[in-house]
Amino acid sequence: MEPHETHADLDAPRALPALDPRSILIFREVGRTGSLTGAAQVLGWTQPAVSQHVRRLEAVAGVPLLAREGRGVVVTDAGRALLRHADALAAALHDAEHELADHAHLRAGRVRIASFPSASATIAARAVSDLAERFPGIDLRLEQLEPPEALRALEEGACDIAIVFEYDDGHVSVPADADRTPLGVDPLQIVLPPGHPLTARSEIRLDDLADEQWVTGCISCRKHLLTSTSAAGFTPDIRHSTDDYVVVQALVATRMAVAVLPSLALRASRNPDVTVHPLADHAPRRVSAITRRSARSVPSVGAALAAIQRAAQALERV
Amino acid sequence: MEPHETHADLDAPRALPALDPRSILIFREVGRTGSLTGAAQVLGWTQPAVSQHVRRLEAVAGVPLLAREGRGVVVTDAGRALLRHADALAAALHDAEHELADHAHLRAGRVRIASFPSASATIAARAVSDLAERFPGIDLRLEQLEPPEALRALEEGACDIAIVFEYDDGHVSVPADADRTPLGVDPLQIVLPPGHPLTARSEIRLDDLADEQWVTGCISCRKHLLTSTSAAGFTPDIRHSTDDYVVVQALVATRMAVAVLPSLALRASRNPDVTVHPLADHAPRRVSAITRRSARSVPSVGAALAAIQRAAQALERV
DNA sequence: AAGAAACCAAAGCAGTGCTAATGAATGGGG
DNA sequence: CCCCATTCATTAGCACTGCTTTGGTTTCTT
Repeated sequence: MEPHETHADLDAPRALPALDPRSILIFREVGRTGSLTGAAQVLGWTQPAVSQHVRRLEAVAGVPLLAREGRGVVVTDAGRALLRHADALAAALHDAEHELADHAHLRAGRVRIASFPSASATIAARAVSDLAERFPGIDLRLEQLEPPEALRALEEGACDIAIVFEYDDGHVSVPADADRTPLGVDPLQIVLPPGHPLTARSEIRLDDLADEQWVTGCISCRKHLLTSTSAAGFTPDIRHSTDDYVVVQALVATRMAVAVLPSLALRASRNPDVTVHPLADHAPRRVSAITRRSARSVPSVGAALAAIQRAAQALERV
Repeated sequence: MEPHETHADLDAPRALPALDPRSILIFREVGRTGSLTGAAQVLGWTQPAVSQHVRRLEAVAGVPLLAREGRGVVVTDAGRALLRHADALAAALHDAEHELADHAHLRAGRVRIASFPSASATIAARAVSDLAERFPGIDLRLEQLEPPEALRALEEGACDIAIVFEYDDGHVSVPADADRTPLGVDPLQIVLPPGHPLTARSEIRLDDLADEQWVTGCISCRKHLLTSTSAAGFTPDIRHSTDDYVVVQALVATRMAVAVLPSLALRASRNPDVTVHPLADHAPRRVSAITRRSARSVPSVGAALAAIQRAAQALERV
């Protein structure tokens, strides 16, 4: 039952090579120093230890690698052949060590961040530029996705960190093996056209806007607005809808509507022709970064998460 | 005392790589099969054994190589980087094993034979062609050297097998760590011109030729002739001297001299115009192959030695 | 001739590295 | 929808690898 050579037979018992790679590396030092004793000194071992390694190699290979010449040894033809491959082996090992060290010390790695729009323009943008400056070797990728899509990407392994928001009412379904890192709260603001009567008020409540025409933002913001206004006892007259917070502000600035926008969106871009007022009696949305639990120990992902936290804190302080 | 970087500092303690090559090869199987259990099956081990290897690698590298994803594992970026180097490592190891196997199974190797002229044309020529046919991969090199030079070459490591002769009187100085393989005896023959009065005799003794003119062969043959004739009670009238046995026979054929030649020389080339007669009362020279003791276990050298023995026996039988 | 240097041989022992057994978490199937 | 099969982690235990120690042989040097 000879399996086809074409598809690698995974179930075939594939023993490790008979030649112990460690012994080969030890023999390499013998070749370099020209003696067993020399190799032993270089390796910090005793001479018999090295001798045994070479003996084992020779037993497996079935060829003498060293010719014992009275005092001292000389490498045989077969030994020289082995030494050539030993160099390739040592090089591969050396390269592997360095590449892994690069990952460990943040000189290499990849972090894929998925973030909703207003966080992309604020938290993520800051974090990414911070990281790029500190660790130029890391391959940073930012993708703009609304929370549900970001979490799906996380689940599928298409991204490493998902920056999401959630209102108190609608919970985001976080994957089972994921960790949540709170990044802070994002209060909602009422956005009014310049000269709107309510701009003089010190405090504005939602039901003060029951008779206005509205423009709403993204789907979940719209859903949240409907929930909130329903609780406040009215149904908003939604005339316009867009997930682009620049467009929302433009519509308000031209007196076509009023709107509710998260602070982050206003941080990202603020139309000078609108006025902004805190929305009293209204729970803010919570912003957090979601990672797979196993990804947190990846140095580059950990560093990115820390940078995101720093960026969020810096934004909250202002 | 910081040694220059130009010549590798041999005395610096150069520890083995922290990454165990064996573990890397095991991790390679994890990458191939996609699971620890799969790799364990392939390796004929239990799953915890593989798990421990990966854990040790991760501890040394400081980076997770596998992301534990519920049931099963996924290779991380760093793990993929390691897998690339693991392939190079496995390739080097594979190549090394094959090249050593080639040496062990006589598909590769090198044998340098030094031989005196008449043996080169007979024993060595047969042995070399025999070996070349049986083991085409072996690199065979034949050099023509008189016994002292051949032994010096052996001592200097410039050849692997020295085919030499020696007379009973003059002993060849064999190196201390060398083995002698007797190849047989090479009787001396008297070479006479056609029609020479002694050709009718059934037995010819050396002193029958006391009044002849002589041509002698190589230096040690000449020395041996002088010793022998001195014992026989005369000094030969040496008119010509050459180490070329073809020339010796040509001089005899043209009736310029008589000569004594070893049988091997006559085997190598026989001038039809001379007659050959056994030299009674005269010890033959002994032919043997000398090798360094350590070289005998080298497969290619061993095979060459055996081929030389076979060739010598075949020549003796005729 | 004697000492130094290098390797080999054998014995002893500690630590590596495997197995066995068990537990936990996940995902698929009836 | 629950249960079972699958996969990995963890721990304990143990055999054997692999290094050291000691002593001996050979060879080269002074």
